Amino acid sequence: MSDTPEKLLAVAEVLFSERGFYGVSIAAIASELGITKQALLHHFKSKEKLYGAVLARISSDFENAQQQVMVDEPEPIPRIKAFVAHLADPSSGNVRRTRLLMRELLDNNERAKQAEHWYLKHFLDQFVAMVQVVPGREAISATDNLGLIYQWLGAINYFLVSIPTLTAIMGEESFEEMARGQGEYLSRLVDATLAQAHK
Amino acid sequence: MSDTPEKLLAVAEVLFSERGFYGVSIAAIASELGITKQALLHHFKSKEKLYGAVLARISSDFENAQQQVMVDEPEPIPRIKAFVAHLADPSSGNVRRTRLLMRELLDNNERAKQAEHWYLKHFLDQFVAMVQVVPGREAISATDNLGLIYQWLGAINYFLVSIPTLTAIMGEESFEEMARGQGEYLSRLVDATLAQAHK
DNA sequence: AGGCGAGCTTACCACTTGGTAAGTGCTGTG
DNA sequence: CACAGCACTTACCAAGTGGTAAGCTCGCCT
Repeated sequence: MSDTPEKLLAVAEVLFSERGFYGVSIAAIASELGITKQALLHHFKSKEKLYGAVLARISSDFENAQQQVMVDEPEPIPRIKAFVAHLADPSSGNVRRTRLLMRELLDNNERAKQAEHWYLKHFLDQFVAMVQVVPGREAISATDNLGLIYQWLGAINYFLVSIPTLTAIMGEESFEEMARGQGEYLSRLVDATLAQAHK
Repeated sequence: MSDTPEKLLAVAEVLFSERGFYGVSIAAIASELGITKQALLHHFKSKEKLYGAVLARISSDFENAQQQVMVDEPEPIPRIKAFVAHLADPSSGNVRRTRLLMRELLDNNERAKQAEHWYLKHFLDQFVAMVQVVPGREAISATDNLGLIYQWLGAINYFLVSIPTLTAIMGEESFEEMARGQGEYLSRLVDATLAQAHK
């Protein structure tokens, strides 16, 4: 036996993403892993802590991707577009994590009410900084830039979590057509919203 | 006692919206209403049916609002803007329902897998029709127009469900500033994305 | 050799879950 | 008056929940 902690977190991530925190029991996760519930509780002392570890892994991956794009793309606008494209990539892993984070967004004012410093704050701050170096936007307030970013994140994330539903109601082929257009649309969305500020 | 079914559904809507389907027990709903769990089960034969009734109420309200705007605003673009503004209205009721629907979006490929005809299909079809009568968009495929609508819905809904989190991390005043900008942003977003098609 | 902690297991716990069964009182209506 | 049906109650259930306690086995270090 003796799975690596990585393996445990990966499986937990899948299940939490599909059914949510309350929808998954630690027994279900353990069974999926082929271990007993108590073996799992041995590694992560409680369900909350396990869930927290999953969140931490995701947020650190996000920040790594962010640092990567800072290095790879020195130009502000292409950098933003590359990062947006990365976030919008409908690979299964990305979809899964987006689902999980959106669930967290819905639950957290309930469960983590006492709000330990928020795990995605740094991600957002970095994102705002990326926008603020665009020529013509230096003078715009962080708040306004955050508003812009929320439009992008909304468009991206909402689409990603809607994929199963859209496939179901539109059919496979029709959905593929729509998905192909989405990348192009997003690029134009970034252009259009950034351009507004110049005026 | 003898609460009206309306009252029961209203309370259930609040709780389902805050904690999700799996996060709320029928006992919790009943207790909130001051009745026993079995009294609640007497009216709605199961938890699933109660939840279904809540969804049905919401979707019918949505369609009513849609019909209303069709009558009130004969011009295509102002009509779309009015409807978008209606959807984005951050009144508590609207926020609550958006939360619930977003939870449903995340859960439904799990729970309602056999997919009885989807309860928001009609809403989306109507919305596509609203866009398709815009001058210059008649020739655009329904699929492409749906892609556009998803960008709007994403921007709107993601912002609405993020309100508690944003308030927590930014503080009340800063958030208010951001929220004020959001209406204007959305109007511009509609303009910008619609305009792209003209080219 | 002895001890120690990591990684597990079995047993058990109190509590909550959605749901059934059976009955009680009230309010019509024939 | 009888009786049907509605709204509701008490009593109960099997299954599942997160979590504790205690023990067992193994490799490692002194």
